[in-house]
Amino acid sequence: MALRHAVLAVLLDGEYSGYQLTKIFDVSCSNFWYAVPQQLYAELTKLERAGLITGRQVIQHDRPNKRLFTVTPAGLAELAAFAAVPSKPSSIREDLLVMVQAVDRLDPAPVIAQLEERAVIAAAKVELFDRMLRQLRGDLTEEAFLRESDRIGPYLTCLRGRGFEQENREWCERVAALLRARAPVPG
Amino acid sequence: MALRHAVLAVLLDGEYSGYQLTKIFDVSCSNFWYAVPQQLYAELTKLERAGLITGRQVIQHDRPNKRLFTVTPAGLAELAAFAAVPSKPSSIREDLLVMVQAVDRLDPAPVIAQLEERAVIAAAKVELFDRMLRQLRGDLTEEAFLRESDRIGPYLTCLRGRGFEQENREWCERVAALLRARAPVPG
DNA sequence: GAACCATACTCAATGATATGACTATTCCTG
DNA sequence: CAGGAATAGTCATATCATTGAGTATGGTTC
Repeated sequence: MALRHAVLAVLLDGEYSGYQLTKIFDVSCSNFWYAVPQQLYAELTKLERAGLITGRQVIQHDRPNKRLFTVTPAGLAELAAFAAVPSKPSSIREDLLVMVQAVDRLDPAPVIAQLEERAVIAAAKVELFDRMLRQLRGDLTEEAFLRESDRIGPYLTCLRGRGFEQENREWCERVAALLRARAPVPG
Repeated sequence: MALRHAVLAVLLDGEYSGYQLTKIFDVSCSNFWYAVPQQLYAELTKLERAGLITGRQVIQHDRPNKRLFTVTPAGLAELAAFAAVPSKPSSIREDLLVMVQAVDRLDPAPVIAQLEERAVIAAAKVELFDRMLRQLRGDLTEEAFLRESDRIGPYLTCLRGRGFEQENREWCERVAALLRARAPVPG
């Protein structure tokens, strides 16, 4: 029941179409939730039927028409209710960690390769988050922005995403180097 | 298809019953996967039918009988195949982050309360992981253990779990303090 | 000796998520 | 003008995960 609230939280920033949402859930929102387009469109339909968002048709001549959605007061109330009930912590759920858990009994080469590749991906995400953070705070310092802005939620979740990826990167690099040192692999 | 591999990876450490697995997935394994008992029992049944593990009945007189499972050569091959195909990175999926994303438009009090509670939980997990790490490496230093031991997989995943929770804790504390400073809440 | 907890495991139902294939339109490139 | 990318969205299905309730045994505690 939480994709619903993730969609509502993102729609607080303004009107978006389903297609735009898929883009947001691919990048900026990916620091706290991910969903494929089909899920998002389905969720938007449900949310509208429940009266938590409203859509309005926008006729476009240069490309297919679209529908833009906004959160209704009922939707905001739903979010408030969601925020009021204690949430359960979620843990990491990562295939790569399963492989590392078993690495002593397997050929380490493919695991090392994946760790190194993942470190690069994580580093790229850190940079992406850094760019997003800079853009969000404009020319204010982080401290000033967090004190004065009236829209810090996205910045804060972005900070968490950055921290996660940074930690991820460091761990991947360390483990890859370590496994490489233990069992030197050609190539 | 990854719970299957998580179970196989844990069973590499020795014979376990379904019940014991539920305990392991509650604590030590929770740094990279989580599952409820029903999932685990169902998965064990499937794995046995697929010939990837074998079970043997153990008659007990002081408590209900149990079945202990071990990974077969086919199971090890399945794990090797799993480790050979590139895995997709998974992102955070956390209700609490959804709330923070929306916090500018909500009453911050319950969100702050949850952040502070979560920081305490994360700190407790860090300590738990520290104890597990100490136990795994015995009286060796971390460096020596990682160089010499022939079973470092669980240690490495535990390190990742620790890093995640530490990062989580720092973020929760920082965000809670920040939100408190912005909108002083009584109580 | 009644209540409760730990061990050991199962069934059923629902909800969430992932995968793949599909329909349209328009713009840009070669 | 053919092909591909970007926009905008839909349908169907299969698997995964979560929730809740149950069964059964034996040990411990009040």
